[in-house]
Amino acid sequence: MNLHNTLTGRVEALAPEQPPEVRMYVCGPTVYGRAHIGNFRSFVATDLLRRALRYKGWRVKEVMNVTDVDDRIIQLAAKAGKDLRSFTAEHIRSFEEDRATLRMDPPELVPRATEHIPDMIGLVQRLIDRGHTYTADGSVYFKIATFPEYGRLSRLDVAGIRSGARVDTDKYDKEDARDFVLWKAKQDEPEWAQWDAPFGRGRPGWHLECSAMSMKYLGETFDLHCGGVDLIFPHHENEIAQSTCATGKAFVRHWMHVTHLLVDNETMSKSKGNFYTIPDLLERGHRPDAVRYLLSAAHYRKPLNFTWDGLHQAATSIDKVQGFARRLDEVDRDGPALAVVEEAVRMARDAFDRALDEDLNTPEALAAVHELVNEGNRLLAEGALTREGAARLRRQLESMDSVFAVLLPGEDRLSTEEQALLDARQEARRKREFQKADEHRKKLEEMGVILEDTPKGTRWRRKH
RNA sequence: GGCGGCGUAGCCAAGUGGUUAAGGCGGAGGUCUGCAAAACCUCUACUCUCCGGUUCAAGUCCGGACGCCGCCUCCA
Repeated sequence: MNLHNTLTGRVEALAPEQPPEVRMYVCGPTVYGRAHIGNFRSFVATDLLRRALRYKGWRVKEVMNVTDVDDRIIQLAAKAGKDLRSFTAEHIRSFEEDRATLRMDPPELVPRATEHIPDMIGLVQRLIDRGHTYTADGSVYFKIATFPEYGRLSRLDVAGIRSGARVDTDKYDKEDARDFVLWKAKQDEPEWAQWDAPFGRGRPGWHLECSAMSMKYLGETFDLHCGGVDLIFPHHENEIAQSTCATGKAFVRHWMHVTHLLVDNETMSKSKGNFYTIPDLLERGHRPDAVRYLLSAAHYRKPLNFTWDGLHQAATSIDKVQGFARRLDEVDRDGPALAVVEEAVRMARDAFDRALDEDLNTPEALAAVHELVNEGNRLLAEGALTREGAARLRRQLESMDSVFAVLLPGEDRLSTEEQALLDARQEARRKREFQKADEHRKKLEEMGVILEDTPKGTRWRRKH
């Protein structure tokens, strides 16, 4: 599989060091509040990637960290009168809930920063021993001057950082504006946000956890590191610096970064009122699979603009695919599968595979899904499908769905009331009392149930 | 100011040197249907923000303009 590598700026083969295993690390959530759909664009993109890798036959070992200690968390927890653990617990739970709602596979490991303080201390110690640090006001800083490669990932002119638009804070006494803190000396913060270390009581700097936990679980050099574009600088740049300097080895072979989501063509922010969480969308009656589809329907390195219209379009697109899957199950003709079925499957699968192989081109892969659906619908309309042929198409769709996770209809049932209405309508139709039948159908529609009459009976689906 | 990205039909969105510019949504007409819905068929960008250039050939490469977005110390 070819994937864009931020390190080189090119699309290149993702070549795991120990095939067939791909060891990937994803910068996970900072658990101080509910994640928003912008966050989930990144997470869905990395989920699509891990699913695509598995589809290709790789074994994936994914580590996604949970940042459960940082300035905002400490502040908000203290304000809420809670300690770190109980404050973050609820946000971790809501993140897991949203992750499941969006049908993301859980990573193999989800380590928390606060459970890896000793690992982080160890890492700082190694950096101290190797002479990459200095201490000021009790805090330990990474000295960027000791790492000539600094700035390679972000292609930032290191000198430019000094004269940049907002290098404000010298809260701490840094020798160089680019230096970053590894270990923050204790301030007037709650006891539960402090740990003892050989170099003094305090807490880890933000970048440290990702280096410590990724190397602990994936090895000092691993295959793939993913996150939102905003993390390129300084977060990932700093991770590279501290990891490389601590081990003397290359840190990560391949870096993948997901472009930010826009909402109504603007950056999301609470003040603009375009800041949405998954529960926000569900409350407005939107389906989770439509949200996932929308987030999958643009290439991960292109800007994606989230709009209500886009969400509706996504829902309609999904209905077409899911409706096809449902109708496949109704085929009951005997006989062998047609050669055209095999041909349609082969064409769609080839296009699908090519698309995923080329930098995770999910929009093009979805186009291949729709080609399969179109051809299948054509055969369905001609009555040309046998049970065997339908099963073949269904299997292909299932295979594609192992990546997208929205192509097949979910289990659903009518309520007793809905079922009663449906039965009453059927009875009315049998008696050719069409006006009455139409009333029942209208009522059901108002309840969100759409009916489709076919020669073989009436089927129903939920409106979104 | 520095660095990076984007600009393709009414909307969403692929395509990055060479057959008729994918796919989805929407729209128009038709088939089917008690009526619908779904599905199917036909149509819906002589053209890729604009202006130059390179080339036998450019949406695709180069230069410039305009517009939008992101990053430049803790935001996915």
